[in-house]
Amino acid sequence: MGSMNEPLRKLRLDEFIPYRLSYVSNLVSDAIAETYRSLFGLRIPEWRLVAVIAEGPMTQQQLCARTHMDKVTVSRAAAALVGRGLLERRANDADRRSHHLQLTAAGTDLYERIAPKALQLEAEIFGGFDEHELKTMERLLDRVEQAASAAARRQEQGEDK
Amino acid sequence: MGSMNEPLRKLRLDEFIPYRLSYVSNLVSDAIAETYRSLFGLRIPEWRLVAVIAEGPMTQQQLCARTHMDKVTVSRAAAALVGRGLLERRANDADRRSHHLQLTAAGTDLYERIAPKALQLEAEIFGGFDEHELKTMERLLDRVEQAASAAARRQEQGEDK
DNA sequence: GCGATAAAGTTTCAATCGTAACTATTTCAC
DNA sequence: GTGAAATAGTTACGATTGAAACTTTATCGC
Repeated sequence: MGSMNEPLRKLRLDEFIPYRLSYVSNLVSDAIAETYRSLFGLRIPEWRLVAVIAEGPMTQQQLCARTHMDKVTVSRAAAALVGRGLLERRANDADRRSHHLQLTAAGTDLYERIAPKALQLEAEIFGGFDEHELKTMERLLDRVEQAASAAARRQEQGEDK
Repeated sequence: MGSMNEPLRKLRLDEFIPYRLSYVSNLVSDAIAETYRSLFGLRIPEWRLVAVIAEGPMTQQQLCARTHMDKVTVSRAAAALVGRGLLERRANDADRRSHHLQLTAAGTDLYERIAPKALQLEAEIFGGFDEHELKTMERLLDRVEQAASAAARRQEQGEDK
């Protein structure tokens, strides 16, 4: 491919998919964050932790892997939840640097009120889609994830050292 | 619809679309931000301004509308670009509170180097998709935007005052 | 075992972002 | 015209976030 006929497509911000994706994603995040905040007093990282720990006790490390959040973010969210009595730390005999985090009774209770609300919110925002469209969306997100991770990895390597 | 058979679907974070959307969108944004930063020394808001102003001179107000960015963000990005000599302010005779912003020669030059790179990056990340999938993606984003904006508006109203 | 290196989590710090307060100008009611 | 309310843009401030440094415990080579 020569450099002759490249600029076939013009660049318009509102047709640039990365921009569209970022903008729409932020709209959704803001709407959801506001709901969690006002109804349950939770921030997004906190709610994510609750959602994942509801599946079973886990160390922060495992939470990092499951939520794709930074360990600092996880640390802060966990501290906040423990402080509010929603989460408790149990000694991890296999490794005393870490603890198993699990929901308290209050935490489980909260989770059971949050989960349906979360699914309802999702339905409100994505509800107009039929099964096929949703599947396409999920597949596309998976593939974009692959491609973007690859791009990021390429950058890390090519960059400095 | 009664409250009987609601929890048909279980909540799993990695199947929760708002989470997936946020995560993937951030991956893409980070990859792109890093490229703009390392190649052109621009942050995302700055590059967005350049992209839009390339279409013609404009006030910050109009930029806010076109980019969906906060006026503070636009103000800062514009100041940075003016400081780097990529943008210049021309008096707006119709309203002396604002200025018309336009690219300098250096700014136009930069734009012409950035635009193809941006499209190339987009192609790298979304390139595996066929025409039909891309169209579906765009349509879905449009509809999600509508739904999320509506949800946000609902919250603003229902909230306090 | 013992010292070096790595890993789990926390704390510190700097960057980024948006709300609120502020300045300057404009618009509108009268 | 004149004062009140609105608007364009900037500045100040608080919240959130991740990178880097740090502490504690584990692991690995010998």
